[in-house]
Amino acid sequence: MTPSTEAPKLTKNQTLVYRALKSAEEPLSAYSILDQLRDDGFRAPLQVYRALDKLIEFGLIHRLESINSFVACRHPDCGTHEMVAFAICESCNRVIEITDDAMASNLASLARANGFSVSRSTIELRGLCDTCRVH
Amino acid sequence: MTPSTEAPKLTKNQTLVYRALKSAEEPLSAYSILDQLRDDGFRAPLQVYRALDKLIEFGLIHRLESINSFVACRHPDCGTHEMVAFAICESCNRVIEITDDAMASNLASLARANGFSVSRSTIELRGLCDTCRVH
DNA sequence: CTCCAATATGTTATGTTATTACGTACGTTG
DNA sequence: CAACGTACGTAATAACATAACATATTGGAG
Repeated sequence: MTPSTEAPKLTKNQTLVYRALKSAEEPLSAYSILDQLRDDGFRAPLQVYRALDKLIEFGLIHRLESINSFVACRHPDCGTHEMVAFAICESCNRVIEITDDAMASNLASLARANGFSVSRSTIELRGLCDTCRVH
Repeated sequence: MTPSTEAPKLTKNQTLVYRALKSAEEPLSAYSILDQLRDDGFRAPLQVYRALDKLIEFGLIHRLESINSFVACRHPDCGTHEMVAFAICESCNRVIEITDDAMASNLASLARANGFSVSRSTIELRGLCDTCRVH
């Protein structure tokens, strides 16, 4: 669960999936990754999902639950933060990663005050990035 | 998008779906609602999804994106808040709705500072409710 | 180096969630 | 009643995800 601090050596499939995500401008679904990797020998969804699981475990990518898609982490130290929020632009689909430790502890406190102990949080914001808002 | 302030009159299907959600202790998936309503004449997913869409529009239920499920709103005035966070217990699956306007504006400001204008937010916390934590 | 165990991979099938497309019924309003 | 909007019924299919099982590869322990 906790991302490893070591730089793990990626396997072939993991490398291919990671590369696809890193070079994408937008989050990709598992099946669109699969389509991209047909020429590299990928045939079945499981090949993608297994690689995705490992990459998440390594902290190299994130899953965006609200859109069933995945992004490469652009925020190399995010493993050191408790909370990551994702701002997903509804126009260009680009994702901004936001971390703020104070916000994280506020949210955890708020939950505590409501009788809940947080172990993991999903925060996904929809709206417009400044670039798209101007246009 | 914005929940209506009027109390809308629900249709037959909407009533059945809403009743199922209100009487459930846990969030329900669309397909488990479908199964529950077979005896009431439901035959196809679309009957459920259409009712769910309307109920969400009316502000009577919420969708939990991280678990592809739906809950009746237990927090009647949540339409007046900008942000609702859901705390989902990983043991009993019950959901606590949390609203906090200060937190909402902090989160919006944080996003603004990161070049993003929020229109809608998904905040779903996983962990344990106090009841389950004690046991 | 060899054997073992752990991990990674390949493949088929299936399960789960959600939407498209098309047609019918029904209530409201002019 | 005619025209319109909304709801409903049904079949098909798309999109997302996992189970189950077999084979291959890798990396120590002895």
